[in-house]
Amino acid sequence: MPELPEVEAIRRHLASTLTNMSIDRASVRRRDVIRDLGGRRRGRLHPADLGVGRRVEMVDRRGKQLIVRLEDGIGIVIRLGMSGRLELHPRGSRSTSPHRHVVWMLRGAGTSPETRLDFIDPRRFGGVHLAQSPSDLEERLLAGLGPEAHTIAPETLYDRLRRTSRSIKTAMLDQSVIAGVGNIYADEVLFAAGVHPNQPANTISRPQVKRLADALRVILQKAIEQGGSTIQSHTLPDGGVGNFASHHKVYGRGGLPCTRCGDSLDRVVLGGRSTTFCATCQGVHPHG
DNA sequence: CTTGCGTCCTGCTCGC
DNA sequence: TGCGAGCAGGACGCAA
Repeated sequence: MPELPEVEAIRRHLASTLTNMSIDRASVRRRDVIRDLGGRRRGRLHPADLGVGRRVEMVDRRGKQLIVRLEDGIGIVIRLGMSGRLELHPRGSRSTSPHRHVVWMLRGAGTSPETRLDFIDPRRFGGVHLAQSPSDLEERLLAGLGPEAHTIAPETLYDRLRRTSRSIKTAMLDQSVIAGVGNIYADEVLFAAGVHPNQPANTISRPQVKRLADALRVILQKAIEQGGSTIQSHTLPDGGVGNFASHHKVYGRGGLPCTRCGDSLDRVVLGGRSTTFCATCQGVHPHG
């Protein structure tokens, strides 16, 4: 569910709290959210797999994935899927969610109180992946991801879009092309760049690519600063909500007037995903 | 190899 | 008020 800005906002919260804390213990309430690095649901589980006994060195993000880096090159990768979220609570506080699948207890140096990290995911499209070594992490999980969407250079984006004849929207949602864009920001970026979502990626012109790369940088960065877009279940680990949804120009606005020209926004299904755009401002395949 | 479609899940909203 | 249909921020597996 969350896209790059939401995951980045979550990462910042987790990093400020969890860095240098040690994992005292962990428990798994639903085994099927634990995945191997290929994404398959995992059978057996050893406590060390969840980082028990190790210190958190940093919390990273790659695309939509969170990476809790522990001592000895071990990493826990968390994908939130459509409905996943992470919550931080003081030890002992009650949780009301029936979908709390993984729980970690962490403690800082000395006698500091324990903090609890909950992984909650009603639909269970998300999951917790376990990497036993840096090579596991890089070669099998993070490989195959394209460049970060908010910092990609126009020339790099151009080269990558040349490789596929799929629609530009489908290509932007493909994490191996660029990493971090989901359905909200794909529509927002295409609108800002004035590009029709159905235009084949390999026909996107250099001026269009420049506008797309600019829009990716500006929109994603702004959304990060606003704490992401809260549509339904996106919340930050402290319970706060993101404020970027009020800036959406097209997502969720099908049938409403375009903020730029006033014409009614179109809503279609493209690649199985709801797609909203302005046929006037994002005219058909303008190639430039 | 690439591409498009079905599937995995629960919860919420809307119309009857 | 209840009930079913439709929809949801993602990404994998599979068949053509």
